[in-house]
Amino acid sequence: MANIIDIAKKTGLSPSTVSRALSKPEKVAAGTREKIMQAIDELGYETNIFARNLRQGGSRTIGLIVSDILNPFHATVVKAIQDEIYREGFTLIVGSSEEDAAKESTILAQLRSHQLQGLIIIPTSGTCENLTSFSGIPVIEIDRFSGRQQSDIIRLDNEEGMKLAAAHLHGLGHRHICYIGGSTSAETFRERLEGFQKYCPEQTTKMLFELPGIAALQAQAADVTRQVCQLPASERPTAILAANNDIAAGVVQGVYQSGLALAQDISLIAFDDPEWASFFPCPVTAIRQPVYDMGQFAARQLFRRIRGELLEEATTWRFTPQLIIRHSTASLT
Amino acid sequence: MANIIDIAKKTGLSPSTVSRALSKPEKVAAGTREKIMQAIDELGYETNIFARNLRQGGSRTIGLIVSDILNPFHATVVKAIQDEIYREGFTLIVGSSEEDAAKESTILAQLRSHQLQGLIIIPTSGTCENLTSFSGIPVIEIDRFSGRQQSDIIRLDNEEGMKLAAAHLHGLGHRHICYIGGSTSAETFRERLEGFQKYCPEQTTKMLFELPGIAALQAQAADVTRQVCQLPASERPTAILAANNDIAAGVVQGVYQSGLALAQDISLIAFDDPEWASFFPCPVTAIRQPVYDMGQFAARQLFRRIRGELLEEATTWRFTPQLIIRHSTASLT
DNA sequence: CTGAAAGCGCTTACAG
DNA sequence: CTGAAAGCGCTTACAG
Repeated sequence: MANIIDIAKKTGLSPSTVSRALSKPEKVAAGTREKIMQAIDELGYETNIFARNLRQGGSRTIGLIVSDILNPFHATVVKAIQDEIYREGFTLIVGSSEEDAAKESTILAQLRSHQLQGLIIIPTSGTCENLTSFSGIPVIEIDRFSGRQQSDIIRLDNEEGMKLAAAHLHGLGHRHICYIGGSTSAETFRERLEGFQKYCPEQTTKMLFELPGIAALQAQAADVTRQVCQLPASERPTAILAANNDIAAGVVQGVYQSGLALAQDISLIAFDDPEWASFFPCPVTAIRQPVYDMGQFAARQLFRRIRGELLEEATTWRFTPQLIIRHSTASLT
Repeated sequence: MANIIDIAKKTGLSPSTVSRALSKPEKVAAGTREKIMQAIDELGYETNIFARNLRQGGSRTIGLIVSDILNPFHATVVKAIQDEIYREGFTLIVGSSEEDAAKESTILAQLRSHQLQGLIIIPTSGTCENLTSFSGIPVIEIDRFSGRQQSDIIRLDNEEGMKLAAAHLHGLGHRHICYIGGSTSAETFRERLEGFQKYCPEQTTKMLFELPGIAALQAQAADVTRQVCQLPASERPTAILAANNDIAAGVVQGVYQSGLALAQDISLIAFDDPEWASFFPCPVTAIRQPVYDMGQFAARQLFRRIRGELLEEATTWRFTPQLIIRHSTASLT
């Protein structure tokens, strides 16, 4: 590929001038600029980013690590951040840790050699030490947090979500509610469970399931749901609160396998708003996270940090969820 | 961050030796090597990849452009390719074109400055000219093709998929089948429609819908399905063949909105096997693509090309789909 | 087995 | 407005 010296030769100018024509066009005579641009077109020149980055000492590169790219939440975050980063002319390098701290660590090591100017991560459990070597650059953590002190953290207001859900169910007359969540070793599930405990009105009978782990929850949720559905109607909860989209999928599966019908026999609210919730035969009432906004905010916040516009200490930013009422929550009155 | 000269100073060795200890350890005395490794640990040194790439003239970087990262097909491709590429110690830069040729072109321009050694792309329509400047490096196209001559192409055997679907429906006694697909300006939809035409047995009454466009198909499919469902039972097709996952979602929605039941009133086969197909109240019979395998093969094929192991001309590779029989296809006999 | 030197392609003070 | 020169951090023949 043509380089800046080829362009210089072709135009009879110096490499300095060619470089300037590209980076500070106003400092170059109009005629000169045109001649250069034409040569660039003809020879198909494109700046060698390695040389530029080496010389300038800045990589204009951001790292992004999600823990499961197949999860729509994560894919949406990738998309949002990508949109912002291309706008800024930065390069984004994406990795997926598959909820595996060792894999995360490997990816992080590779990223380090790219002289990242910033990092955005949905950390997997116990990631803090993986991040210690990133002390020099701003780090933003989404949805979960590693325990690293200097990170900005962007999360849902999980308690608020549970407040919305509990109030909705209570308003419909539900007084016997089943909560199914993942392991509270994950902060997100801990907060959701706490929110449920806190906002579920006192006169309500609660049934709680904490599934082990944070992955492969769907099958487990289906099992648990089948148990719940087998209870005689008088002892059975009238509503289920599924603490994330995988669990919601399992609940739906379990309910139908038990021969019951959503809404009619048992109500359901899903935390997260998976795609299928809207076109399900019985569309599912959901607590929706503003995922795209969260990703976008993460990227913008990161750029503010990189530019040094923000001198405050790292903080946690909470985003507000929204209750989407559909047909899976029936009134008992 | 520490560089190779810092390590050299600290150990009293030359930069050459430090570099060699890293890249060709066997050429350096064991003791020297240890001393160097220790210094690297202490100072937290990490190779500057820009300097290395600049010097070596190769970027060890692959570009990947999908057209919609939120589509599970695309997300799976990203994951598969990522897995392969990390294994090879390469860097992957991912972009999403959002089915927009202009955006694709912008991303491609950015990628060019990274001196890519290879490119994998799910091209959006009419992309060929966007790719002309990538004449020097191997390009692999997945699922669709741009028209570029020198690309390897990896696709599903769509006709075979339709053959499986048609045979399954025919075997169950269906003789009145509705096909709903996207615009045949997209090769994939063209092939699926052709496959349907070709393998649908002669005694069958066919009803064909070609929706405009290749995006936002769900709502359109729901509309069309409602029309179909409103037909009197005697004139109504007994089965619907949905040509991709978005269309399948719309069909499901349309069927339920019409008050009909899947299987019982009307059968459904979905091309692609979306996550929800398996836990739907009436789990959906599907034609599944080996998506992960296709992505993995793309990456491996690309590496073969990069290494020059493959001298044959670029070809099209067809992957075989699989029929997953669930409950949405009922027997009429 | 180790070191001195050149060079990858670019940018950037500095001089004119 | 333009050019000559130095240097970013690394690797790699070449010499010893």
